[in-house]
Amino acid sequence: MAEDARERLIDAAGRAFAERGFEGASVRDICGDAGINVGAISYHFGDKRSLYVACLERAQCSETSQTLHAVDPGLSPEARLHAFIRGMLAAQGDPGRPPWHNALMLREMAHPTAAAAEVLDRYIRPLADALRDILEQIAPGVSATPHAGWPVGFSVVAQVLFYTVHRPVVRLLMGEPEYGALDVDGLADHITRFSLAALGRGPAVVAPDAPRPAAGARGRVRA
Amino acid sequence: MAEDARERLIDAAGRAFAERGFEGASVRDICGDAGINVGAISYHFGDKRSLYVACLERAQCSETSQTLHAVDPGLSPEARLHAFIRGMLAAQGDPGRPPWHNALMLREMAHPTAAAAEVLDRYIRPLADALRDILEQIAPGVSATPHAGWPVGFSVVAQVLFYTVHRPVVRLLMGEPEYGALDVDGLADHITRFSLAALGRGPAVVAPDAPRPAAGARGRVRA
DNA sequence: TATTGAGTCAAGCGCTTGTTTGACACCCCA
DNA sequence: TGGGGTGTCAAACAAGCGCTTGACTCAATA
Repeated sequence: MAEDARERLIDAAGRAFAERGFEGASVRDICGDAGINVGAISYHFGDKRSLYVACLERAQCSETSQTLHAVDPGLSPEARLHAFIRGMLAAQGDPGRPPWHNALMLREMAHPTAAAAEVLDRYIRPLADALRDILEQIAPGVSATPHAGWPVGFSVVAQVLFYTVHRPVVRLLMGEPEYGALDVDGLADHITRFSLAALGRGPAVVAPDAPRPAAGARGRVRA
Repeated sequence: MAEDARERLIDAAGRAFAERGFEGASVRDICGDAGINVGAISYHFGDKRSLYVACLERAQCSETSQTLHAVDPGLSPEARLHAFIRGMLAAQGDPGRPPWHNALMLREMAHPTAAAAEVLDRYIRPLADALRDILEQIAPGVSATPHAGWPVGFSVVAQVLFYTVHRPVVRLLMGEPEYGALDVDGLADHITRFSLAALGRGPAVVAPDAPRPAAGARGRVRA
């Protein structure tokens, strides 16, 4: 029952922190949700912030491996990109893992606390390195594009993170029936196709049609 | 002095809400920052939440027009896409407007309160319509792609929003000297180029090189 | 059997929260 | 000159906050 209480505390706190933030979640709510007395937080973790750090560690522990293990080194670079994207998209919807893991990491990254730097090195950096590696294999020379190729990688992960961070907007914009038709596989396909086409290593997301009258600014877009 | 106090209250509250969220910002902090007694919130707005809504209205009022006015209808579709992207990117850095406007809207969209639906209709929807219009002109048929073409538009705005939502991660990942070299124009160029290439209406972000040995999964990426 | 330590609990600590109150200063108009 | 409305203020309110306390149960140990 001892370890069990600790686990239930982390789980309830993780859900609360991910949903309402550190300030918004009260220890009474958390303990009430876990069915445990408030004194347990002091006993097991010391204080509320230490409980928060414990949640963060729990989340990042299961998170990075989740995505990276989806990327089979034996696949082609294009297939590994697809697996990477699909892995990140699926991470939050995985029924085998609490959905707050992803949400808590995202919240920490968007509004960093003192624990952010360590989270980044242990959780984000390996993912970034893996993606940069994949992209360089798909399109050699991407690291030589401006800013060491970072913006290219950001353009890929941005598309993935958009659906987790701005999910409420997506739902409201698309409307319920259309939103409900979204699925992880379809989104992963779209993002992979969009990114490969941008890299010049795949077909465009829209079939080319009859050329329009030249507008003057093709390729050099600045107005 | 009356209107002045109200204005200072909205400005101080907007900054606080954008930075620390609704729960994280206390009325004492806000009033202290504004140099005004705490009773003023009750007097001018009724309660804290009404003050929050007032901040939201102030933000969205100046926000949508900011981006949309950057899009000159006389430009070519490609140039309008570039202007749209640059406008969104520049919105937060505009020295003529408080930087909390953008941050507050983003926070509301990522973690919606009761006011979210109205904000979306008045602020987000017009932007989404404008972008869909531009994309359809650049690549006719984009609305006919899966899910009414929404994912294509999302892939574009996702790249823009990434730099505002995950700015701390960008800084930590890239490192200080490289991060400091980022600028609005360079990012706008990159995102526009990336998106146009994905649409099949511009050159790839990486120059094509000698074809590699076929890996088997070109164009059909699912592993 | 007596003792120890882990774990849980209700109760309450001091403090901060959002909000209300009543007095005070000011300005406009009769 | 004398109200009445407007705006500001310090002070206090009840409620909720994070955290501590001391008594309690219970299994393991000697």
